[in-house]
Amino acid sequence: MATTFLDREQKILEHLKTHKTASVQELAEVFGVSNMTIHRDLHKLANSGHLLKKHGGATLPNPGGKAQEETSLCAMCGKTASQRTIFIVKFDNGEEMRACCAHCGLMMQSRKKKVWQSLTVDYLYGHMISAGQAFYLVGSVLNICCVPSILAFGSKTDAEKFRKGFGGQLLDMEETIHHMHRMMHMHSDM
Amino acid sequence: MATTFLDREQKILEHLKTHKTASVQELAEVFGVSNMTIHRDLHKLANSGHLLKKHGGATLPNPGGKAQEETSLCAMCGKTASQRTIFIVKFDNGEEMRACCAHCGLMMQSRKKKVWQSLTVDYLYGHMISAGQAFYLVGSVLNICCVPSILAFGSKTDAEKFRKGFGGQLLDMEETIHHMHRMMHMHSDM
DNA sequence: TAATCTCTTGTTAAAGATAACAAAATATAA
DNA sequence: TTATATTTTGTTATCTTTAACAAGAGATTA
Repeated sequence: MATTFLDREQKILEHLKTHKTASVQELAEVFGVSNMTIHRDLHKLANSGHLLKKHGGATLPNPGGKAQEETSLCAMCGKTASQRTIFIVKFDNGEEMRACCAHCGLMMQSRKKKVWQSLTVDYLYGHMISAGQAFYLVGSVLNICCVPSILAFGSKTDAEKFRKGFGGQLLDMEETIHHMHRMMHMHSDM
Repeated sequence: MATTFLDREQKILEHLKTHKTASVQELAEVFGVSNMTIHRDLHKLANSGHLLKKHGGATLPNPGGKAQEETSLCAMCGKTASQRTIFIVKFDNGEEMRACCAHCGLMMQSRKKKVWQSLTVDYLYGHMISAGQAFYLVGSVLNICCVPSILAFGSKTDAEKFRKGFGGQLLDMEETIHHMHRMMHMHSDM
């Protein structure tokens, strides 16, 4: 019963698309699980913005255009995650966490085990890039978010050019994580 | 007892501004009313968007301020102006025009006479900077919007660092406008 | 003035939500 | 394989929310 959760999660959303609303009781009966399990599902789905939890059940978000809160908070340090540097980690079980920048994002990722995919933003172009294939400029003099500064680039060539001016080391993801762990052992703060 | 309600409503919001969060129980004790009355108050206030109802209490909505993405179109070339490179020109008569980047923005500005102020975005930090005091990197290899590429920086030092990697000429606003006019006379396209 | 109406508030009972703990299922390591 | 973690689910007790009804305070009207 390893993947029941993802299935049920998907099916709850599908159920909502057709029924527009669903009660906890109803969903529990449909899926043959306890109310508590449905509660937990809805809590996760509501947290990731896929639905709105109401008393007794859930609905789809933004039917009429309520002010969508697009700003997310860093799960590591708590400050608002800028769209310029956001780092998104998606886990095997469908959960998702967001960090303010690669600094917090890579820390977050290195603690958890079952990462499915992680994304971040190319600092030059603003595109989303796969975090595993990105190049990280660590310790440059451009401190835009957390310190030590870690900037992400999709192209190694561009990153090299950036480095010429702002210094720092150009590392891939694994090296960056190792580098951060070394730093943590030298000092004892985050 | 006609206006008791409005008073309490106001005071609940004030209470939230200082305390950031408040439980139903707590508010009921503070105002000397039943929990049910507080529930009804919060329901109204939540409905009108003044606060967010949580299980057991309430919080203020959008503490950080919603990052509303106001998409505007470039008055010069017509494409959508990214928040990363937007160039805003404000005229004496209170009118305002927006351009996709410094390339279009400076062109726009040099045609019009009665410019009061113009703003653009520091490419590195995303801050708004006064366009007249900014430094422009013209003709670098980083083509992010229009060509020739013109990137804006608030700090000359940072701009120099950027130039080390990506090339181009570093000019102030007037020089940049002159440079563009020379280019226009050599070729005949925009 | 009394009679009535409307609005706010309180009480109660039932349903829902949450936290804490225990059990079952699964994954990981030895 | 067995043994040990980790994850998922269920159970229980407690707190919260809601709806329905009743009581009280002003306001309105005859």
